[in-house]
Amino acid sequence: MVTLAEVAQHAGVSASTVSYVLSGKRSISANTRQRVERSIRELGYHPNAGARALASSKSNIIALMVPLRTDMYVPVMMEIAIAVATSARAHGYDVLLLTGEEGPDAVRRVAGSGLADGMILMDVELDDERLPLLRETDQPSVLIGLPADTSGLTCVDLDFRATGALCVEHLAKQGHQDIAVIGEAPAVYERHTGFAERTLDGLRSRSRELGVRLLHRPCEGGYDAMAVTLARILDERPDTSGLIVQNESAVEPLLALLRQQGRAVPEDVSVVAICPDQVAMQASVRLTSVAIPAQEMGRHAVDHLVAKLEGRGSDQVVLIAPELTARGSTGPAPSRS
Amino acid sequence: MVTLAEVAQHAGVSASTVSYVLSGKRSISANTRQRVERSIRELGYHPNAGARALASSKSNIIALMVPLRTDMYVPVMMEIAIAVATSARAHGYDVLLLTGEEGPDAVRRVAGSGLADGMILMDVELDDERLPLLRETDQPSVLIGLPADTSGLTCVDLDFRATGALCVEHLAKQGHQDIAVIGEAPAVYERHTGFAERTLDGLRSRSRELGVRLLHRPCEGGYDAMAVTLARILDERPDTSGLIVQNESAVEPLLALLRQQGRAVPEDVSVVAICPDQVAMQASVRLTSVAIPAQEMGRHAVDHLVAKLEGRGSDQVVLIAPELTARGSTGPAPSRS
DNA sequence: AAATCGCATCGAAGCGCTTCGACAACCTAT
DNA sequence: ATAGGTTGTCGAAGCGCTTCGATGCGATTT
Repeated sequence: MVTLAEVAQHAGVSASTVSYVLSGKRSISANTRQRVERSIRELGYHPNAGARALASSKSNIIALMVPLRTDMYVPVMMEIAIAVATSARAHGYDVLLLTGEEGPDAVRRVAGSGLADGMILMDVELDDERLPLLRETDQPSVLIGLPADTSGLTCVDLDFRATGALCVEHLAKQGHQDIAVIGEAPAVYERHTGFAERTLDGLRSRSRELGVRLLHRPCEGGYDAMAVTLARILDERPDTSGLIVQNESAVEPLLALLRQQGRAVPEDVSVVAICPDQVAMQASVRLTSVAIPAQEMGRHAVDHLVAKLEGRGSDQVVLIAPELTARGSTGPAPSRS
Repeated sequence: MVTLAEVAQHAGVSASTVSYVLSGKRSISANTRQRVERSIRELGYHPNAGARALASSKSNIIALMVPLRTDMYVPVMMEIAIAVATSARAHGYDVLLLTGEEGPDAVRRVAGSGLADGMILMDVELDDERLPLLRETDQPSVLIGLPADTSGLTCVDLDFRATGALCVEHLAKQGHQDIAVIGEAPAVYERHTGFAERTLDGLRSRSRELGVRLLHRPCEGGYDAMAVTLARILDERPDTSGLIVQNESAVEPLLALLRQQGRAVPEDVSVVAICPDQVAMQASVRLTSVAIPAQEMGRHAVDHLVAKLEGRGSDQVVLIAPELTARGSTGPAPSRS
């Protein structure tokens, strides 16, 4: 393994000079710089990460904590994770993958050992047990998701409240008066996951404002659960003409059921989904949808974390504005018979 | 930040003693050990990762290289990644997440900088460009997936050849004579991804042995592509009574189409899927399937890598035996009219 | 011509840990 | 009682890098 000292010797300069060439923290004559760079190339030198971390007390690593349970929103998580890894590299950072398994201990371990310079937490719950630790260790961090108390924290998330409002608006504008929301699994609401509640909030308040009737029903994924849920909705509100789905694994079952019951989309029923674009486009009907901007969230999280690490940037809540893409699944409400 | 020296002072011993308590590499009297452990707890000491890495030239980090493109098999990748992270922790290792983006350079960088002690590569192609580097840097590594030349490499994968054979057997045993395979997107075959070809190989040779007719058609995911593919299959082989699907995003569209065309599963058509159990169980019909044992693959990969890192373990190819779980989607072939 | 400045470079002191050799203190066996 | 072995602990030497202060040296100012 090639060391700094060997590069220095090869280039006929001192070790510190090589270091300064690498970091650019002091000016180096063009001549010397080139000689050093040439030696680095010829010897195939790579700075030793451990030594660097020790001497500079910076690891150039960002920890990413993903939820352990893989039952929810998996492709989105993956997309965020990859976006984080990619943007981190662009800033010269590597990403350490932590699972939720260790829980709060992971925060302590990473902060205490200097393994990472900062961390990004995904799937933050309203009252997350990792937050107190985060605050007291003053470990630079960014949350993806919104806890109840955001004071002293930097958070990135889709503006789910606006997302809910946007969905209702879109349907109301087309004359739909009875709208049903097919939501996440009941467990998601019981866990008080922020995004689900905020979406609901946006849905409700906007429909109140627009004078539209709104029915919300949680739904487990899968065909059977969807069948039950849909039946109940149509039983309770037979005039329902607009459906809003916020549950990836309910989308395809829903479409299959509607097809089976002879309800045409969008002629009889309009459907708006809150899901990744890929799901909306690959469904059996091109779905009008509000995308979950996974990439953007990952990128924002990294940008803000890096800003903090460099001393710029401050605590703030970044809500990404939702965008609704109209595809084939929504149209004017059918005239009441 | 608490250091070893501070712990030593607090416990009234030398730094090296504390180090030996931590590593267990020399015997320490019970008395001393307890005093040191108490000091560690009281001061909240965490060893500094960088210093440790520098002194021991081991980082206790495993690099995991996931494919950049997220278009394929995403939940499986995620599950593997999480299994890797979890089992790595159980062995005292952390996981560094690398995306395929950097390509072979990532191998060089990680190996050269001592950032990680070893690496796990996912989504290995038959003739992967990272392999030559891996061989020449003698970086301990484990591949998930099988390249064309496995010499000098340790690989973990599902035995896709046996998987293909198993699917055919299951259908043939129930009297199906005409079987169609709905495969991955054409691009997957063009890229010569090993698993797709090996599955096909197993499917073909076993159906030859059993005297069963087999038709293979690649298929993009989604409803429309599936519709076209299915139509072609039934046009070419109207007697097809068994379908084998190896494409997650074709599963639900296929079921929807069959339902729509009035073909009952399994009375008219039997369907076997090669997919994660979750997909098979959440589909609109409980699917007979061969699972992709993501967790097991991740765990195996880590176990073998750790064995290598500890000097045990050698180069070998580990093929995980497939298991077919019969659910509701397969039954006896309908009698020919 | 002397004093001042900025630039390019060097040497040395650590960063916090592991690990090796040394050395007391204590046990056995002779 | 003495040589030899254990066992438990310590001191010191690095691991490869960053960074601070010092230094030499031309260029600029007075």
